[in-house]
This record gives sequence, structure tokens and C-alpha cells, in this order.
Amino acid sequence: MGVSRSTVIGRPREFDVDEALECAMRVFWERGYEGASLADLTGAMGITKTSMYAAFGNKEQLFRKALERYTEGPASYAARAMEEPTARQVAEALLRGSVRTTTLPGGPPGCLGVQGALASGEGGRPAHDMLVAWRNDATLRVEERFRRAVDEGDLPEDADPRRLARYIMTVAFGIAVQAANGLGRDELQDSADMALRNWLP
Amino acid sequence: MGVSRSTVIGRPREFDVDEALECAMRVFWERGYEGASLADLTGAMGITKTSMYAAFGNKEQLFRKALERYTEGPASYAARAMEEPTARQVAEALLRGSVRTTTLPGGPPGCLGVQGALASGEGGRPAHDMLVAWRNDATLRVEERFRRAVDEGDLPEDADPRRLARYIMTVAFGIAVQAANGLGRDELQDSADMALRNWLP
DNA sequence: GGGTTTCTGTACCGACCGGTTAGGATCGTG
DNA sequence: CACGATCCTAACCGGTCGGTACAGAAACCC
Repeated sequence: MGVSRSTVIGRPREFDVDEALECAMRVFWERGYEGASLADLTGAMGITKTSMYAAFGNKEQLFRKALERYTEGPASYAARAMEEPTARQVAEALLRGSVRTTTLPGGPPGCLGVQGALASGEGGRPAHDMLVAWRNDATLRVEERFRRAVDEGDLPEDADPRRLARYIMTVAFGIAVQAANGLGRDELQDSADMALRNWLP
Repeated sequence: MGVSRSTVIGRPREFDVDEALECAMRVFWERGYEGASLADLTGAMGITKTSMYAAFGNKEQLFRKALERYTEGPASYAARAMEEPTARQVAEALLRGSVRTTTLPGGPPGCLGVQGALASGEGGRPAHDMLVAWRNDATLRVEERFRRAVDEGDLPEDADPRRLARYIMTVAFGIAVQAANGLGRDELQDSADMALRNWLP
């Protein structure tokens, strides 16, 4: 929206929406939905509450936008992993990407999709549901990719795509928790390798 | 404390401390530390704020007590698993216990130790740190148990107890997240079995 | 029953929560 | 330059947060 208009009427906003969203994403990533107060968010974004409301609507919509940005930014490894030629390589890229992103030097340890709102009070329910859907959706996409692998003969005929996807995502979520525990990249990659070692009989 | 005194002076409290703590534990389990308000907690406990403060000190100490109760109650499978005769059986019991506890019919899905405060704001930091220590401590105890297994000849001489413990706990934490996602007991146990299939070369 | 001790309920505290409103200041356009 | 749209600052909204002060009720000892 607003992109089609060549000449904008009224005073243009003074801050960069993308930059502000990036900052908000990091705060949500670090503190979770309920743990991130409006003061935390707007402080990091460098704008006032009013500007934030004008640009994003409210906290919940800001979180939704931040989650989208996370998906297309730090978590874009997931989409890229789906394009790997074999199911084995998909799984490897998925876990390697989760290890790298949850231990990004410049960012908070862990995964926004996991620690954003695992448990929450009444007010955090929308964010909670959003993330449950996000995680289950990711699992579903892996399942579909594995189903394709069966069709292509890459995976054996009797392989169960849903089971395999569930397993890989379980490990990926575990890695996210361990990253939040402070484990290092090498340690996490080691666990990922172990999980992949018995990949199919 | 208080056990040595046979006759108590003053008015005895009208509620059962253990029962109240049990209720508080379930609220923390379901909503997390920050997501559980004092109103939620005291409402579920069936007492007033004043009584809660008199009996437990404050919210943080209530959480600590609740976590202890969780460790000795729903999560007691972990301590029992350590007494299994072989490392393989320890690992199996650990994952089976985590699957069962995170999908307890009467309780919230997931694990209090994981979703209690994975990410938090400033006020939730003590609880956050408490749980990081809880999870790392659990991993350490598994490592020690596996080290013993190496000493006893149960695990090969070149096995790395720390790596193995890290791997098992990573899967256990992943199971907790998946349980919070709504996955069922059979699905989780299936992933646990897959993780155990490549247990040692 | 008197005295002491501790519990319980109510009412209240300042701080902060997410969210809104009013009023200028500031920009692009005609 | 005037207009219209949007900006920013700042004060403010009711509600809730975790945490207390106080007074009365209830149970024990003597």
C-alpha cells in the first residue's frame, strides 16, 4: 500500500520504517511479546509511541510485521533450504541454518518464533497463537517438501514425510532452546549432526 | 522449618500450603512467569494476595518454590531416569518421561522449565536466569551419569558424555516445544524414538 | 477468660501497562 | 503563500502491575 502513489501528499515521515521494524524485531526476539513493553520498543526504534501507532497500528500488528520480517530475514534460511536438491540436504540446511541464526553474533540468542511467546498471559494470546501457527506452518512446509522427495524417488516409497518433518523440526526447536541457554555454535552444530546421523535406516 | 515445633502458637493458616503451591505451579506452567499475574495466581490458589505474601514472600520466591515442586513432582522422571542400569536406558527413560509429562492429560502442554521464561522483560530476569540454570543443571546431571557409564564400561571408552547429554537434552527441549504446539503423545514419542535410533554408532 | 500471636480481608500504594487525544510544527502541493 | 495532510511532543486515559498498611477475627497458651 502507498507504493503506487508517485507524489505523496502531506508531510513525509522522518524515520525509516524498515529500520524501525528491524529494531522492534530485535526487541521482540530478545524479550518476547509480553516482555517487550511499548517503552522498550519505541526506545529501540527511536520514535515515539504516537509515531509507532500511526505507522503500525498497535503492538500486536507491530509484532506480526516483525515476525514477517524475521521470516524473510534471519529465518530465510528455511525457505532456501527447501530448494536443496535432496531431502537429506534439505534437512542438513535446515538444521545448519537454525544453528547459525540462533547464535547470530549481532543478535539475541535463540529463535523469535520459539521464544516470542511460548507461554503467555491473557494479553499475549494473539501472539502466542500466531507463533504456534508459525511453527506448525514451518513443519508443514517441510512435510510437503519431503512428500515431493518421495514422489521424485529421492526418499524411499515407504518413508513417512510427516514423521520425518516432525523429527527435524523437533530437533530445530530444541536447538533454539539450547541457544537461549547460552550454548555455542559448535556445540549446537554437533547436536544437529548427531540428529542427522541416523537419518533414515 | 517449623517442623520441630510441636504446638504452634497463634492462629493456624486456613489453607493447605502444598495445595496452594500446586495450583500456583500449574498457573506458572501454563502462562509463564511474567504471564501469570498475582490475580491469576491467588485466584487459582484460592487465597488473597496478603496470604500469599505471608506464606511465600513474593512472586519470585513463589516461582522458585513452584519450580522445586515441579522438579520433585511432574519432572521427577528425570531423577528416576538416572537410576536406570545402562546409559541407553537412561536416555530412553528421559525422553519417554519428557513426552509423558509435556502431554499430561490434566496439565498444561509443555514443560514449565522450558516455557516458564524463555524470553522475558526486565522484571522476569530472575525467573529467566533461574530456568537457564535449571536446564543446564539437568544437562549436567545427565552428563555425569553418562560419565559414570563410561567408567563402568557401559559406554565405550571414547564416548563423550557431554556431547551425548547435550544431544539428548536438545531433543527433550524440542519435545517440550512441540508439545506446546499441540502435538500428541504418540507423535512426540515417535520423534523421541527416531532420536534414539542413532544412539551411538 | 485474658493475653498473645498470627492469620485474613479490604483498601490502598506508586509505577507502569497499552492506547489515545490535542496542538503545534513541518512538509509537499496548488 | 495558503491549504491540506502528516508529522512530533506531551499530557493524559482507565486498567493492571507487584507489593503493603491496617484492622479485625480466630486460635493457641496460661
